[in-house]
Amino acid sequence: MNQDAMRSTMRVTKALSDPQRVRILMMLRPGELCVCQIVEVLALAPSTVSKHLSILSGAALVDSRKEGRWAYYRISEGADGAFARPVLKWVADALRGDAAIAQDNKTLGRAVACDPETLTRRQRMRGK
Amino acid sequence: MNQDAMRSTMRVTKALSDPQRVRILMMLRPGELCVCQIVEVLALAPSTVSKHLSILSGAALVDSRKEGRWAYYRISEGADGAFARPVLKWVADALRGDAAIAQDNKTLGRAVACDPETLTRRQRMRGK
DNA sequence: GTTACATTTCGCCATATAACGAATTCAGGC
DNA sequence: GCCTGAATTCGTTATATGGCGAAATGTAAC
Repeated sequence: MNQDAMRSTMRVTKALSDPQRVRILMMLRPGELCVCQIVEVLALAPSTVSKHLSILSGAALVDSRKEGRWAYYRISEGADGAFARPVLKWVADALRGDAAIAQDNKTLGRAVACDPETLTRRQRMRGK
Repeated sequence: MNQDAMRSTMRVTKALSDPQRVRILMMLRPGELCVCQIVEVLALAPSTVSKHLSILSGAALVDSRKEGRWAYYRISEGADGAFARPVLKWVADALRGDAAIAQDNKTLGRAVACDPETLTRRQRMRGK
């Protein structure tokens, strides 16, 4: 008998039960993103975005790597992501053509047009 | 642009983000159940179970019919249930072999062995 | 109509969760 | 070593959610 099937399943469904986290996952579908780019699109405090990412990570929905001061997140690949992949695909299908997601993609397009260096500089300018 | 794709998607993921509601869905897979039978397995107050069922219903995950004093719930079929069916299948697969779900099935077996009439009588006895 | 009773709705309480800002961590440039 | 700065962790606050019991609803039996 599998003792923690329920636990790992609920970690995934709880992770998917927040719209901001779903927006993050949809943003990551084309490829990895720097935290500052996600912050730019969601327009939330970095600490809040970081928390969301740690929840997604705890559900094995995303994976991350550090490069200097920057942290990059991506959809979990291979065996790690295998468990949740079907439900992630379902979410993506369900949100195809969604207006809010389309808007996020546009905002994201502008955010990735420059490197993290200049993006974070602009964010600092605005904040102060 | 689909205006409420996000809304209906989130209704489903939020509905699936509670373990009691997931247990209910797993119980309903073989066929419809009376509310009192679900109450018996979950061991929660009827009002609580009713609330969970209304959330599942709002997400179009379940459908219901009334027969006399009794209400029967079942997994949504046909077009109603089509939207969420893939994710429901994912949950069922993920929980295959789960110990808690297996226990629920055993309890459910005893609960459906008698008709709702005698089951609710027993519940009244215990409660008072 | 009146009673009995399965279910639902309502009001309330305890806990969980999402948000923020402040403090901390850690890598790179001086 | 000492800043600078991206990200995370921590502490706090507001709201959302799950639970219960009491009251309301609606149906069957009398």
